Amino acid sequence: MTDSAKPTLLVVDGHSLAYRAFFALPVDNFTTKDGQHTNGIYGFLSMFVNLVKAEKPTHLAVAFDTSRQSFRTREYAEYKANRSESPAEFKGQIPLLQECLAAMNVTVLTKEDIEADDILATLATQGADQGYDVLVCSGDRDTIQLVTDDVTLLYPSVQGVSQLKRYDPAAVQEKYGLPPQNYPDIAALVGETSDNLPGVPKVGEKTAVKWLTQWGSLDALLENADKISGVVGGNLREHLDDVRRNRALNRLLRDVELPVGPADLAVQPIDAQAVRDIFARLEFRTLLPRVFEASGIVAADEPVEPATPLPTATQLDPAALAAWAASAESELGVTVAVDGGRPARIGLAGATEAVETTWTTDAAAALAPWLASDAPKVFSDAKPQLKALRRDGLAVGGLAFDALLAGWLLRPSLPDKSLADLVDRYLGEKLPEADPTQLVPETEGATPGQLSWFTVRVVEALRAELPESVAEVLTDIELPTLLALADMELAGVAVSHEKLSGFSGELSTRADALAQDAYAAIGREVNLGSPKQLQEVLFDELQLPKTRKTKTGYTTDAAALADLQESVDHPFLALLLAHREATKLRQIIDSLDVAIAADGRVHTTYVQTGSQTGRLSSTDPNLQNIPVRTAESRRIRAAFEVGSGYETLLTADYSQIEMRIMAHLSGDPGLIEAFNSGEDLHRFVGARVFGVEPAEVTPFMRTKVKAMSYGLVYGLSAFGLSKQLRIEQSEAKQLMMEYFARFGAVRDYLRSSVEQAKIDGYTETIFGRRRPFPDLSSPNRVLRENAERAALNAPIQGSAADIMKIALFHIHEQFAAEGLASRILLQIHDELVIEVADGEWDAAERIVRERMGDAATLSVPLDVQIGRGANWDDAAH
DNA sequence: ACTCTGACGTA
DNA sequence: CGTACGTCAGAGTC
Repeated sequence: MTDSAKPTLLVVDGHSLAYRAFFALPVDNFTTKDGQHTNGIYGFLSMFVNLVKAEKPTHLAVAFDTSRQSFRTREYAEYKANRSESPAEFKGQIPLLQECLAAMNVTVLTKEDIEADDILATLATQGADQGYDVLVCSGDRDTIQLVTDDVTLLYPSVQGVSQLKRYDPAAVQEKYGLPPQNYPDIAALVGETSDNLPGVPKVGEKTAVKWLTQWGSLDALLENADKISGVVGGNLREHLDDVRRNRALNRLLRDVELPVGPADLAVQPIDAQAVRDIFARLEFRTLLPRVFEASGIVAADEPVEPATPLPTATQLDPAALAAWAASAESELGVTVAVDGGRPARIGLAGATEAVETTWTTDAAAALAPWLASDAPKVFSDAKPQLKALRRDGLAVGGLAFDALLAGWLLRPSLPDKSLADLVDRYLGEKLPEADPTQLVPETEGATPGQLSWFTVRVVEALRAELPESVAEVLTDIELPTLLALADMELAGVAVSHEKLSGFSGELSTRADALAQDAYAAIGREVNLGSPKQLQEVLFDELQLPKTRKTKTGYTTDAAALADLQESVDHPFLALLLAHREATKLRQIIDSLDVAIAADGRVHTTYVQTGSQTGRLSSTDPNLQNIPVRTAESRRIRAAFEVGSGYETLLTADYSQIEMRIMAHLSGDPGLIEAFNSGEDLHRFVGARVFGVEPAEVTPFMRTKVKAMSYGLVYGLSAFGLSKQLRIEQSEAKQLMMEYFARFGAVRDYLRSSVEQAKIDGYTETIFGRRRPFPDLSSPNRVLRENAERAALNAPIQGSAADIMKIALFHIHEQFAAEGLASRILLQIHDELVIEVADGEWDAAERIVRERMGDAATLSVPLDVQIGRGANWDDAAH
C-alpha cells in the first residue's frame, strides 16, 4: 500500500496495454458507423479509468513507442524482428487514443528512437528519487527490473487488461526467487521469445535462478561458466555472447532526456467538452460518466449543482411581467412552454433573475408589444415557440440568438437536440428534468423562467466559442431563415385526399395482382417485402447468381435485380420489381394522406439542424422526397394543390446551382464561359471534352459529361463513373482525363480544397459555414477517403444551401414588406413552392426571380426557372 | 416497445 | 469505389 502522505506518480505504457485490449475485445462490438475500430481505445481507457479511480495518483503520464525502430533495433537488427507487423486496424487507434488522453489533460510522452518502457524507467527513477510513490503499469516483463520499495509494477494478467497484478519486491521475490534487480539476469539467460532474443538452450527460470543464487551475480556466473558441468554448462559456454547481448538490450534506460519531470505531471482537470467531442466521435457512451467520475467531475447522469445557484422564477402577473421585460437593460432569455401547439406558460430571464407567468389572453395582450419589439431576445429552439405565439397572433422581433442553432453550427455532426444537451455540454451541468416515467415526479422539471436562465448562460458560453464567420452565418442566414420556416410550417400545403386515396386504391389492387403472379412464378407465397425471404427464393431456390454482399447476405436492391435480369430473365424478377414500385408509391401516398390536417393541408417540420452541410431536412412528413421521376409518380405531385383563396402555385428552382458554385469556387475559365455563353451546360462541356461543335454533341455524349460533371461534386472515381455509365473503367478514366484537360482548374480546386481542409480540420462555405473533418488525417484508408469525398462536397452543397436560405428569407421578407398575401410553402433544396394570392402573380414572380437571382454574387449568373400551375405537377416546367 | 438493416424516395 | 437526407417494413431484441 502506498503512503498517503507521499505523492503518487502513475506512469503507463500506452502502447502495450492498448495492444492487449485490442486482442481482448471483439472488434465487432467496437466499430463506429463509419468503420473506425475502437476496441483498443475502449479497452485501454476502461482499464485506465479503473486504475486512476483505484490508485488516485497525484501525478500521471502515459508513454507510447514512436515506431518499431529504436536504438535497440540499431544495436541488434534481430530485436523484435519476429514480431509480425501490428495490424493496421490497431495502428489507426493509437492517434485517437492519444487524442482522448489529450482531452483528458493526461500528459502523453513519446521520444524518437526510445521505447515507452525507457520513458517509464526514467520517470520511475526520477520519481523515486524525488520522494514519490511510483506505480508503473506496463505489459512488458522487462519493467520488473524497476520494482523497488518505492516503485510498484502493475502488470496485466493473462485474463486481460482489467486484472492487474501488483509486483512489489516481495511479490517479485516470491514469483522469481530473486529480487527485482536480478530479473534482467534471469531474462538474459532464459531469453525472451517475444523480443526475438534467444537465451541459453535448455535453461529455464529454475536453472537461471539456481545459477544466479549460487554465483551471486550474472557477471560472476559468466566468469565461471567453465565450471558448470553437463549439457547446460556447455550450452552456456556456447551462448555467452547471446547472454551478454540480452542483458545489454533488456536494461531499460533510466536517463532519457524528457521535456518534463515528475513534478510537471500533476493530475489536471479534464477538458469535459473535448472529452465529450472525441467520445461522441468514437461513439463511446457508457465510458463518459466513468471518465467524469474517475476524474472527479460529476457523472453526466447525476444531478449537479449549477456553478451559479438556480434562481427560483418569480411568478408575476402579466402586467408586471411585461414591465419587468421592458425595463431590462440586457438581452433576455425567452422560453414559451408549448402545449398542444399553443403557449401554456412563458418565462423570461437575465443572468441572475427569472420571472414567469401563465399564458392567458391578458398575458398575450400585455406581452405583445415587448415581444414584437426589437428588444434583444435569446432562445433555445425558437421555431416551435414562435409558431405557438404566432397561432395566438403574436409576432416576435429582436431574435438575437438561438442556442440550438449555434450548437449545431459549431458541431453539425452532434445530436444536440435540446437545451438539456447544451447545458450538459457547454456548462457541464444537469438541467433539472421531470422523470417522464413517474406519475408523481420526484424531481420537478425546470420551469420556463429557469429554462430561460439556463438559455442565457448557454448562449454566453456559445458566443465565446463561435468564430466570427460562423456567428455571421447564425445572425445573417440562420435566424432570418428560422422566421421564414416558422411561417412556412404554419401555412402548410393543400393536399387532395380524394386524389391520393383513389391512387392508393389503384396501387393496392395492382400490387395484389403482382404479388399473386409473383407467387405463381415461384410456386409459393413469400413476403415480398422481406429481403431475408427474398434471398432464400432467389439464391437458394432459384439458384440465381449471387449479387453484391450485404451484412446479412446478398442484396436484392433494384439495381442488382436489374443486373440479374440481364443474365437470367426469370419472370419473378420483373414482377418483384413492379411490386416494389407499386407498394413504395402506396406507402408514400398513405403516409401523406394521414398527415393531412383538419385544414386540408399538410404541415411538415423543417429541421434546421438536420444536416451536416447546412441543408434543411423535412420530417413528419418528409416533403423533400416526394417522387418526381416517373410519369406515374408525378400523380402524387398533382395532389399538391393551390389552396382555396389563392390563385395558383409557383415553383422556382435554381438550375445547376452546384455546378455554378463549382465554376465560381474553381474560377475555371471554361466552366465560367459555359455558364455565360447561354449554351446548354452539358452540351457546351460535351463539345469541349469531345472536341466537336456544340450542335454535334450527341445525346450519348451529353449523358456522359453530365454524369461526369455531377459526379465531380461528389468525389466520383473512374470506377464509380464506369459503373454508372456502364462503360469500361479505361473509358471512364479516358473521359475524366479529357474532362480535366479542358477544365483543369476544377481539378486543381477540388484537390486544394481537400488539402486546405486537412490543414484547417474543417471546410468552409462561401458564407463561412464550417464543417469539421477529423477523419481527413485518419490512417484508416476507407475512413479517410470517405472523409475526403465528403469534404470535397461540403463547401459546394453547403454554399448552395446558404444561397437558397438567403433567397428564402429575402422573398419571405419582401412579400411581407410589399404587403402580399402570397406565401412560401415548401423548400426542396434548390426549389421553392409558393402559393400566389389573387392578382399577385406578377409581383410574386418578380420578387422570386430577383431575390433568388441576387442571393449571392458569383462569377457566373444564378439562373432561376419558374413555373405556374394549379398543382405542383402542373407548376413544374 | 425498442433498435438495426435493407431498400428507396428526393436534391 | 458518389454527397446529403427521412421513412418504411421486417427482423431481432428486450
